[in-house]
Amino acid sequence: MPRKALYDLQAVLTQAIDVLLEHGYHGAIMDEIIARTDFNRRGFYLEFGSKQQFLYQVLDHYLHTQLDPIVGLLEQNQGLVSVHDFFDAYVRHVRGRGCLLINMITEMGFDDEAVRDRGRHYLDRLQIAFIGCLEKAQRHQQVRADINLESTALQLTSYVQGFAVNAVLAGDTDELSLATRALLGPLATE
Amino acid sequence: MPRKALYDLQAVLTQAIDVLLEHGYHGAIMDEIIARTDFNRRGFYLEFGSKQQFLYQVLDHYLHTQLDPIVGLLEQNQGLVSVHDFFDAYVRHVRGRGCLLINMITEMGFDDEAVRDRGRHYLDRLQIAFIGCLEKAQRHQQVRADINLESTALQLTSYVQGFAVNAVLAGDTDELSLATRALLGPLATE
DNA sequence: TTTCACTGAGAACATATGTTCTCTCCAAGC
DNA sequence: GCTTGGAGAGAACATATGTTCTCAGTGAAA
Repeated sequence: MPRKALYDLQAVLTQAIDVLLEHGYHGAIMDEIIARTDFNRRGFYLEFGSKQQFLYQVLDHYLHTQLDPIVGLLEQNQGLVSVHDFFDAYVRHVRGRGCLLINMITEMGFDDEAVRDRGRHYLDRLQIAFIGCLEKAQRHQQVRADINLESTALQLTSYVQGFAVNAVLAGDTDELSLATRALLGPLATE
Repeated sequence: MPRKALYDLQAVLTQAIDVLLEHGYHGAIMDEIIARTDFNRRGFYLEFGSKQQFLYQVLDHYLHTQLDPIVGLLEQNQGLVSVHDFFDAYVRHVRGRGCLLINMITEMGFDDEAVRDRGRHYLDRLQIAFIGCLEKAQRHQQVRADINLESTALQLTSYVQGFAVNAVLAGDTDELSLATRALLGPLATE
């Protein structure tokens, strides 16, 4: 029997996230991807077939292991508390590195439908989760009754993307945490 | 005497914006840049020296001709009216194509200090302009007295970046206009 | 211990791509 | 009209980069 592969696919995908975050898709060259993952060229093409397919798998791995748990906080659907929890976790996550999904959307959204689809799906999910939390918060008089739920949710969704961009430029994210409070404050009941 | 150059530098830079918006920096190859601008290879390297220097000039041209006029609306400093004017113009601007500066920041912000600097400068300018408008609005009782100006301004700044990302995914931007109203509504005095 | 299917490392390859060079042609001055 | 310095188009070049191939080495099974 042959020896079995030494690399751990999950670990490789996780390591690749950093390379793609730093240099983008086209800027991340195979040599660096190979060098910075517990991987080798042969295994790479046996496993993924191409750099593009590799991207999709990294992206899905990223969504599943890193974004899902954070969005999951929002889907706890505990009203304003969930919204706060979500933003806290998200700010911590994008701190100093941004969001891989957002980066891929802005870099290749025009050319790559698969990336665009994942982006739309993610934004839809955020939007729906925000609406759920805001509904519950409104029922419990945590937020003003006169706000439009859908618009406010879309606003929060935009805000999340803005964080991802700012995080690339801002070393620390303390000010982003402050901004979160400013965002949610005016929504609250007096 | 030789004949003089036929190309119009300003026009070339403007045409290049679209190419870079569509494919990003690394994704935009010289062949397409040459083909889609009133330009030729020789003139290109005589004028810019390299693709990277070219990017900086396109970026500055973009900032000067497209973003400046929009941020200028905010710097009119007419309180909430200016904020509304700004968002209207910005939403129209990013509609279906996004923002070149934001795209460059997310694609190469980690590697390119010059891009990062331009991004920071732009965000600072937005932040200051928002603060100015909010101050004035507060003095005129257009917005609640209990909001923190800096945090709210930072929140609006983040929101702007979020627009740029959403615009890549969302074909139409009507819903973004709606969200803006929802954003500014809760800030207003009762 | 021997076998051998498969791994890992990197050489090799083909193509893509940023950059430079060549050559023809034009238009302003004589 | 002739000259000529620079423009325009694209061939040519060198390198970068995604992909494939080769081959020695390894570890489980017999």
